[in-house]
Amino acid sequence: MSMGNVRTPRGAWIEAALEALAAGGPDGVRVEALAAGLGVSKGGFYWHFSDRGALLEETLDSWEQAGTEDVIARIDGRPGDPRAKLRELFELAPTADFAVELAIRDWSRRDERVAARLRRIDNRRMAFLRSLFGEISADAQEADARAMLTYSLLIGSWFIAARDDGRTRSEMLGLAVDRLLD
Amino acid sequence: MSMGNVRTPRGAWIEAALEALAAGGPDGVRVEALAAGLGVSKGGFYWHFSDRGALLEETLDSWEQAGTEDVIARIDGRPGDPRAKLRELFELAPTADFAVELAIRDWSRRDERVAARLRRIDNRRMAFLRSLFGEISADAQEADARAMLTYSLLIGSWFIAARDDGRTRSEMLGLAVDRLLD
Amino acid sequence: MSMGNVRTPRGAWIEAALEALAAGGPDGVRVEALAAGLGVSKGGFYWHFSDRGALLEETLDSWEQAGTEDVIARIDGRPGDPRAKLRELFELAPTADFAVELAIRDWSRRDERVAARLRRIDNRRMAFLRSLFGEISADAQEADARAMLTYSLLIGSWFIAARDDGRTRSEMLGLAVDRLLD
Amino acid sequence: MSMGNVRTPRGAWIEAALEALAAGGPDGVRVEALAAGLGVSKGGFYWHFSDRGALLEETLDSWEQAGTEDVIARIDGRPGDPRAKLRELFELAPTADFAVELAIRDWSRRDERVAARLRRIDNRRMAFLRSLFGEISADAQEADARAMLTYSLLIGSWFIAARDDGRTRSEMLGLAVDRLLD
DNA sequence: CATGAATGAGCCTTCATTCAT
DNA sequence: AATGAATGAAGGCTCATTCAT
Repeated sequence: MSMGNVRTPRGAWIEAALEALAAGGPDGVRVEALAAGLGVSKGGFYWHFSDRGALLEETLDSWEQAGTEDVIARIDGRPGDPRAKLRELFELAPTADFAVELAIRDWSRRDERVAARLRRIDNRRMAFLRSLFGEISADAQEADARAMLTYSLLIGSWFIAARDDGRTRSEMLGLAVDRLLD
Repeated sequence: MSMGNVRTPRGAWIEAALEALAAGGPDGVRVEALAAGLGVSKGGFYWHFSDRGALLEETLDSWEQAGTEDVIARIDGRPGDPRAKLRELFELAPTADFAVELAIRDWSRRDERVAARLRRIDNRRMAFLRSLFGEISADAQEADARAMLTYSLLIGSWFIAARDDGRTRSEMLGLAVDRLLD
Repeated sequence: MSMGNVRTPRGAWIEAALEALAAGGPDGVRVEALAAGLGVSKGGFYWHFSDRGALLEETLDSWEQAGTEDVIARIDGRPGDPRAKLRELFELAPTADFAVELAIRDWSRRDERVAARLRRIDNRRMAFLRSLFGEISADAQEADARAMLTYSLLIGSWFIAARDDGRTRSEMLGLAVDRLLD
Repeated sequence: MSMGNVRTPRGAWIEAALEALAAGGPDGVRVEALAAGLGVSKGGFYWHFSDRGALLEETLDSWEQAGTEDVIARIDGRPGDPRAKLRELFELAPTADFAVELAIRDWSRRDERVAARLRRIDNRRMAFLRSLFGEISADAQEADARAMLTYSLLIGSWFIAARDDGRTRSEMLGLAVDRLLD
């Protein structure tokens, strides 16, 4: 008996859309190109989705679902004290998912509906970070601040291109962690 | 004495392109739309620029020129100790320029030539930050690390959308500065 | 049994292109105009051809295929001695194909790729003429010369506009044949 | 004192138009390109000509004037019997003028006004040829026929591309002359 | 005389979308 | 469930033409 994990055609379109989104932003998600990539005619797209907007919407749904829990699930699942968990956070390798996130973050500046999704995700991730820092610091305001710094740093470090001095991003971040966790 | 600016000058196209870039990314820079915005016919565009690519290129040139020195000039010009200057850095209000920067930063993930420009800019800004921290900290490696943290934070904070908890971005950053400048 | 031709087929575009080529040269082959002529929207063109250049290329292919054998097939198929065949050659009525040929011949002066095609065709036709004259004249050099004269005359006579003296082109050519076939 | 043979600006435009016509046909005569070639702004064109059509018209005038007498003047001026003159005719080297003629000949298929000019020229040239052959042959009809053959051959030989058999065009034509002049 | 600038029509090409099969 | 074919709205670019200076 076949299990249900065969990629549904619908799912295949969404996966392809995520890749296209990472590579070219929302404008890069072109029905024609995705169809070519899937070896399918573009007309067939409309059997699965009412229009391009619907695909984008579902792609965001899919990403939000997966992306909301990623930081949390990857870190919180395993045992360890809050400091160890935070350290792990900064050692997470860049994943394909991250390119999607950057694309969506840029997109959100132009599209309020996307911005709203991002706020939801940011809030959940921040809540997680706050809870970790809350275990370290008794002062709530202090925990809040550290959480935001940590998050900004995580996001921002991906946008910085100046790495030609030989020092790697993770080395830099290592020092940041020391500072943040005093 | 020259009047200048009699007709729609080159510069007006570039300004419009910068706005369009901020609002819609490189794909948002459409000759037709810019012309409409300037109250000019699109055909006239080609008097000033050989093609759309040339406009984009010059727009980047213009931004690079202005953007390279902006952080530095705004801060370094006035008197003050390095700590004061760094504090000011974090208090800079969000400007239209910043939206351009975010758009270009996203664009750079897809276009190596843009990425190269951004590296140039990042390197110059980082050098400035390093010099400020060098005045504070004797340890060069320590100064390097702080510079990168500061820069990541500056960039990253703009990408974080989670501000619906009532606490403002600048309050958060204030705490970061305290920490960075201890 | 296949019906074919349900929608506007590839071949229809090529036929239309041949007509446009005959009437207006390569510059006269405009996607928009062809579409209008076919009662079709111009966008549909790009389903069949990657671009205008591809249509032109295929149009030339199609013409080369048909045109290479036309003189030969029309003449050589039927029985008769070489003199009779050569006489027929000069009596061929002006066809639409001829207008295409003239247009392509002019085009070839500007486009080396077209010139190369024309050389292929000219060579094949010349070989046919040489073989006919070879049956008449034992001297190979003499046969060569007559073949070239004949071909130049066939082509050249189409370019001469001076026929307002009442004498028709074919009457003139009749005398030429007598001379060439002595 | 300066003589009047300084090229007038008007004349310069016409010369440039002739070159463009030879190289690209009537569509190749673009005001913009000519202006660039002359190192002049295209706006200035309209001081000399009411529009592009006027330039084309004057260019044809200029060519007709010069071209009408070319064959005749080059040949008839020098002494010699008709046979010698006819032989010379076939030895005329290809000139730049010839490219113009071919372009105009092609153009005439699309434009009746151009065709009318060409007929005028063809008739005058034919009259000259007829007069030469009239000196050779007493039979007027025979002279007519030979004149037309000669002219067709002269024109046609320029359109034939098949010269890769090592035998040159002029060698071929030499044989033709022998035949025509028996 | 001529230039700098602009207009507008025309053409090519892309792409989301539709639809009959 | 999908394809082949077509539509139509953009959008980029070229070029003849115009016009103020």
